[in-house]
Amino acid sequence: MKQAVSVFWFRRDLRLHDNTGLFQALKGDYPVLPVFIFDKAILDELEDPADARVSFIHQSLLALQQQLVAADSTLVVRHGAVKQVFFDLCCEYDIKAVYTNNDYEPYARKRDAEMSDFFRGRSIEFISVKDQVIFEKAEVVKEDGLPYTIFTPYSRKWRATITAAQLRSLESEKLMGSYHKQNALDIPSLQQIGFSHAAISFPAAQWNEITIKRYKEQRDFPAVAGTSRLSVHLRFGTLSIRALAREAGSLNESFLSELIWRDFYQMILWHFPQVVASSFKPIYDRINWRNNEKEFEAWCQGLTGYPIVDAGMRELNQTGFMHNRVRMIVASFLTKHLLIDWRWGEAYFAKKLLDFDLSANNGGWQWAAGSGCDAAPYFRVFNPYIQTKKFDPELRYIRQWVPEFESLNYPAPIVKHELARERCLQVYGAALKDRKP
DNA sequence: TTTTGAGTTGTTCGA
DNA sequence: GTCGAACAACTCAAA
Repeated sequence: MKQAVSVFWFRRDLRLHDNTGLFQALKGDYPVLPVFIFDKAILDELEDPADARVSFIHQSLLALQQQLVAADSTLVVRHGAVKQVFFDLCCEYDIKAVYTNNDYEPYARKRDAEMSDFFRGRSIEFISVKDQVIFEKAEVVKEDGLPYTIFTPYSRKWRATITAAQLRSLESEKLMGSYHKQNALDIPSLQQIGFSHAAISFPAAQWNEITIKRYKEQRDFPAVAGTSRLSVHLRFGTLSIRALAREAGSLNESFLSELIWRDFYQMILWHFPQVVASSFKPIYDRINWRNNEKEFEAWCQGLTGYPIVDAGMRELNQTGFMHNRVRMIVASFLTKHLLIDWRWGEAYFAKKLLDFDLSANNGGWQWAAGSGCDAAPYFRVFNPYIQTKKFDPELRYIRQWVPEFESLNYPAPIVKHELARERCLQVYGAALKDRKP
């Protein structure tokens, strides 16, 4: 006879501690069977067999498995199409309910809507709850109930709304006995799902208190370890956003602001999913991008002849990470100096960034291109030399990633700054003049 | 309804 | 060398 269970479906919340959906499942009426699915629909889109994100997930699953074995349970890991996997699970278990945490990306919303129908057809309860953000959807909105599109008033309202109770930690450890008892199952190897190990080391899911306290002063210097390096853990949920906001956010206002930006862009993506393909401000889709493929390739490879730009791109290519200040510089350079469509840059970051998150990546690129909500004005063209002088004055970051920058082997600038700036202002100006009333 | 103040991260120019 | 204004208007949010 099949055993009655509740499934907890892990997605981008790969932890047992302070996991809202898991906590609710454990408090429910049936033993909880933890499940993770390597979704073929997502994996098939990845080009690199050594994609570091898959390695990161795999490593996190092994850690989860260990913790679950300590609770006399296991982690069921499958590889396939989501609906097929649940179809199979229904043959193996008497599934009474499926719990999961909300995912706000367009693909996930569509998938979950389809799965909701599938579960309803089988009289399986489907419970999806908020976990990966602090405030979602319509929780922080204007007086008239409409979503904010400007960060500053949004953040004011966010801060006015937050209470300690909302950040309280859910102690799922106390519910260890509520897991479905089962002998440990094997997790498929990376090779079995068509991938190989990435030669990248991952940052720890722990922050340095001193770094957070000095965040405001040190965050802009790429040669300094002045940022938290926690983005990948927020991306895959190996760290609780509530715990981070409660403990680290209280140490530094500007660090908390960054977490509010995260909620902000997730909220924007929820309300305005068209930003995935289009400019938030439609008139910016009139820009006559040059889209020179050779120049794009030089930018990707870190061969533009601008050391700070090339350093950033090489850091990205070699580590799957780029310092935030440098992300802005390379994005400004691609869109404004080279006049290449922000979507090209966004797609490249999506391929390379270990911490890639659709909402933040799209928001950041549209900000840099000037097309986004609350974006930089288009005449704000970063000068790579001034940025270097301000934020890498001893050239330590540049030397680390572009050691040959002073040698004859280093390429000449792909375009002269002054010329590129003039060209940018002219092209943007042409696109934006004669605005419709 | 109307009005007012403001808007992540910058650069350049001229006094 | 330093400082303030201009860059370009527009739209948002709130009073």
